[in-house]
Amino acid sequence: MATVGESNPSHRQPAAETGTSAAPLADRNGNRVSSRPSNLVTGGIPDIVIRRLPVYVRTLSLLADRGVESVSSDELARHIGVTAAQIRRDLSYFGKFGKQGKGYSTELLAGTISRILQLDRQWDVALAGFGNLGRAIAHYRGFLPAFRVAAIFDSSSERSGERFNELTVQPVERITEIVAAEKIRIGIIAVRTGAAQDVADRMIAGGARALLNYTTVVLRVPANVTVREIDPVGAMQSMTYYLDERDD
Amino acid sequence: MATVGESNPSHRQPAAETGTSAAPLADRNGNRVSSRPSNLVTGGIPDIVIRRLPVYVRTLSLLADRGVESVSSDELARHIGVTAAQIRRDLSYFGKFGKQGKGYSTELLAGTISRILQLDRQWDVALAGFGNLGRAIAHYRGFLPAFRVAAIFDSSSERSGERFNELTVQPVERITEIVAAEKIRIGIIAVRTGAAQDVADRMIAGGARALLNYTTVVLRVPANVTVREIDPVGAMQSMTYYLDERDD
DNA sequence: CCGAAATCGTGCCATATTTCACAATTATCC
DNA sequence: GGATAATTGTGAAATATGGCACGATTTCGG
Repeated sequence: MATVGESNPSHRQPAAETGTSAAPLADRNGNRVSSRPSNLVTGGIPDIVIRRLPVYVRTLSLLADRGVESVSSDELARHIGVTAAQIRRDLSYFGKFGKQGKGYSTELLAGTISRILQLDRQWDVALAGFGNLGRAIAHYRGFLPAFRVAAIFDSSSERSGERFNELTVQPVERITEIVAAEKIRIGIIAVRTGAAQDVADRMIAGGARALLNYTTVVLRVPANVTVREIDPVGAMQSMTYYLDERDD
Repeated sequence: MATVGESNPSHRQPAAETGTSAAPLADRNGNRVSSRPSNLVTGGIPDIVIRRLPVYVRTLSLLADRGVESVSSDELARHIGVTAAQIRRDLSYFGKFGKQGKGYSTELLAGTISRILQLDRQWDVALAGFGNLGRAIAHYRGFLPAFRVAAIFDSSSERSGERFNELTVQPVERITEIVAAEKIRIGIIAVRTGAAQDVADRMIAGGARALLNYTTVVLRVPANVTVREIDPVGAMQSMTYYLDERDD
């Protein structure tokens, strides 16, 4: 569980190396922390826009499943809880998908954004940590079908060796090797805080470039690695600020 | 598990009713969505600053426990992964806590921010949903000691009646009643998406003013209720955008 | 007790993000 | 078929957020 923050969506841009800026400082930053020029430097699309896309896909798919064929930015905005202008602006970063006087085709747009996010394929994921949280994540169906746990690691010698579906829990020492061998690009970190950085380093060494961090550790990662934080406790702790004695 | 978003940190201001603005529109927005003028309208402190405070507390407490008595904004910044200027600015919203030439007292500042966040007391929390996720949350120790699950609800008749510690899982129909009776201000929503809005409404009717939402539903809540989203799937889905064919 | 070094708090500027508002285009209805 | 209504995409303006840079203080080492 947790709040999400981000980190390093600074890179991207397989080609088009916009600026000549070497971005020497940017070590690991992270949204939960700073907020490096994810767009200017990158010349790319603001990360905040990217983070909204999954919600668009979800909502559009839902509407499509309900049989709604097209939707205006205004109606979509009401569903999602944002302004119509924001939706139009966000989409405009990627092209023109709407039809004046009509709106957007739910199915078409959902598919297009899915492709933009590269959700039109399945991603293998490495899960580190097979305690309560790790197990819960492994069993969780919500990541499917785009994400599939392809390898599980745990430092405890009792747990490594344990089976989960067709997988055997492996010792953390094998992370780099296995992540590399299976060409895994995504890691989920659900270990105790003390082991988080080590596990992250091993995953990155093996080729992982996206990490979902369930720990409260501020991970230090190179600029080409994206990190998102899941921090329910922090989310909770920040909400109490707004609670006053009695109601209003 | 999930990414965190926010919603409605627009209110606040027990006293000091800054503007006369009635903020008539602001219905439920939410950061995952829009980002209403959480500071101007409220005259208060930017929500983004509030969301960073838990990280400050965590880090300062850690340092204090290690025996570090004082820390400069620069050093703290390195630990957290933000700029020193941001830390100084964030803190300046609440007062002057540093000592020139020296820095901040770790223990003192940790305590001060804790009090600002109202973490110097225990909050009762209502948990809705006692499936896999709900159970994991109930067992999770990370929320302690500031938060304590004081009531658990589930719509399934098999599950309601079940015991957890000294609690009995109650049917969702009793949410409003029990939340009100126990003066619970915080709710955790871990039910299936179809039941989320109903559960939220019941909690709010009972007096809850802060909701941690583990579902992907965009909750509609009045302006005096804060919502934070936990959305690991969305976080994951947005990271794949940055993954390119081969490495860089 | 003094000068150099450290460090805060903050005015002011730079960037980023959101929103307005409107021309352009398409749909709809009679 | 033409007038009216709906709706997009986007320039420009408004807000919000972040960070530089420096005066003011305080510490520190003789």
